[in-house]
Amino acid sequence: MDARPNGPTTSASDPLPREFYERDTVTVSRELLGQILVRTEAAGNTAGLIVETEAYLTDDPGSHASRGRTERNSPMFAGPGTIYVYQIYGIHFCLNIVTRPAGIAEAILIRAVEPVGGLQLMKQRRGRRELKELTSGPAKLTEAMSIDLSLNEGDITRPPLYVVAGAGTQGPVAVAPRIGLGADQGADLPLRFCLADSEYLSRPIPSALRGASRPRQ
DNA sequence: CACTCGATGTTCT
DNA sequence: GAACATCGAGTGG
Repeated sequence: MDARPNGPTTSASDPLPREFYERDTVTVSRELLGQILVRTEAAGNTAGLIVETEAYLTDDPGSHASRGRTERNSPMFAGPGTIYVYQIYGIHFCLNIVTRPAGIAEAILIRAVEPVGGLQLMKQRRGRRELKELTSGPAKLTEAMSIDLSLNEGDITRPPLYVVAGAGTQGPVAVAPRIGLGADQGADLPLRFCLADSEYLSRPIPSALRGASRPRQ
C-alpha cells in the first residue's frame, strides 16, 4: 500500500480519476491523446498510447443515442467513466468512454492506439506481425487488447481496463471530420482528434487539413 | 500501388 | 436494409 503521510496518494501508474472524464466531451477527447489505455488480464497485460479519438455529442445525428435510449446504447446514459462497448456489423467491437453525467449520452470512441505493451499478445490475437496493423483502427485495437461485451458498462477508472497518464500531446493535434458517417449524420463536424505525427492512425488525416502543423514529410 | 467488391453477425437508423 | 469495420480477393495503373 501507499504510505505517504499526506496528500493524494496518486502516482504515474494510477488510473486517471473520474473527474478527468466528467468534463466537456471535446476537451476530454483531445486530452485523451497521449494517454495510455491499459488492459489487465490473466493472460497478460496490453497497453496502447491513444493517438485517435472521436467525440459523439448530445443531439448528434451520428451518435447511437441520437434517437433516444435503447438496450444497446444504455451505457451511454450511465455517467462519466462508464465503458460503452458495442458490436458493429455483428462481428467487431468498438470501445467508447462516457463523459457526461448520468442521463446525458455523450461518449468518446477510441479509434486508434500505438502499441506500447504486450506486443507479443497483440500479435497473436491479431494474427499479424506488423506493428502498424495491430491497433490502427477501432476494431483492431479491441481485438488486440481483448476488449469485448464482457467489459460493457464497466468502469474506465479501474482494472481490468483503464487509462493512465502518458506523455500527453507533445506534437501537433489534427482535428478532422469523423470517419464512416453519412451526410445526414454530421459527417462534416470536426470531431475527430489525432496526434498528427502518429504512424498508427486508423486513416490518414485529410490532406486539406494537414498543412500548418506538419513540418514536412 | 490504389481502388473496388463481397462477406462477415447483431442491432435499429 | 443499413450500420461509428476489417479482411482478402480481384482489377487496373
